Amino acid sequence: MPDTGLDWEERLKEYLSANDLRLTRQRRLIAEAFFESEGHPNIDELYLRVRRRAPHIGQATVYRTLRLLVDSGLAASSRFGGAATRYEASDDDHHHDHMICISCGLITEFSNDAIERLQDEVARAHGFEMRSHKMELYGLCRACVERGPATS
Amino acid sequence: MPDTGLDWEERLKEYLSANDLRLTRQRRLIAEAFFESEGHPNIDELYLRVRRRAPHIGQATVYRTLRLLVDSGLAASSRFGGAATRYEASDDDHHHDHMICISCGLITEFSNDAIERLQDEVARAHGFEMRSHKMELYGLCRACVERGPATS
DNA sequence: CTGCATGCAAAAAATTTGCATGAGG
DNA sequence: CCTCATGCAAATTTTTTGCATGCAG
Repeated sequence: MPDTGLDWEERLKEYLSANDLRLTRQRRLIAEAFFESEGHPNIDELYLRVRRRAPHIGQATVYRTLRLLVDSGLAASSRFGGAATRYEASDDDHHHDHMICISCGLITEFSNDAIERLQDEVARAHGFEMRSHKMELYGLCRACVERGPATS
Repeated sequence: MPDTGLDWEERLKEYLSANDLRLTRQRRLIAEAFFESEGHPNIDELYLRVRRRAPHIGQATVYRTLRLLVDSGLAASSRFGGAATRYEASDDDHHHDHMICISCGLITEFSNDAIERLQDEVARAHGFEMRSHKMELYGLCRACVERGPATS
């Protein structure tokens, strides 16, 4: 795996040309901001980040571009709790799920092949053709547990 | 199990009095409509249903009451895909998850103890104190698979 | 050049909140 | 009676859309 994690640009170009779409300055900037981001940014965070470099960009363009990234398979979206949609780069070969701390908001990723297999099995048993899935564990992260039943 | 599934009223009363809240006509009506409902109603559906019996009721009251039901543990909420929040009666002794058909919207429930156990295990391994979890499989239900790759 | 993309603002959709009035306990 | 609850409408929040103009190919 010689990859440094920077081939999203290639993949994006492929998707765009395959669909008669254009690689614009703002699409590149937004994608850049997205793939540079740690964690699970939401539209607001990406918008602010992109704006620093391109003050003229519109929020709608960020929404439109993130939808495009999701459609192309380069990004995945999730909504944790009731908050705004968050995005992350999708890793085709290794799906992962999330643990969300209900106290501090920390989002931790994990993956478990045994669970994945069981999910496939359950789906198959129902004649269901699974395309994707999503699993979220809510609770207290280690730090918040140790900090004890904090006064809210 | 002699229960006919009608003790929600008791449980609701308990929760209310324990929290200095009142059992109003509209709270009873909304809870009734909710527990009568099949499947996974959203606010709009509940609002329309309650309105038939109490034309004067406000949508905000439905929102407020459903939040109350969730807080009391009598109901659980989920957001499937990007749609409006849906609610269901919570079954304390048997958690279940959902399969959502991306073609026809059918929501099927399932539960799998092995998965639940693995979830606990994963959480524990991360020092995470799990309080609740949520798992959704997206894909095509049996009927939609059989119907074949419909022309959208 | 030609059509897709952008920016801006307005529109939608979902949910929450403020406030005067109503009604449980 | 006294407070909490309700109805209504306005406010919020998140996301989408319409349209004139811009720019990639």
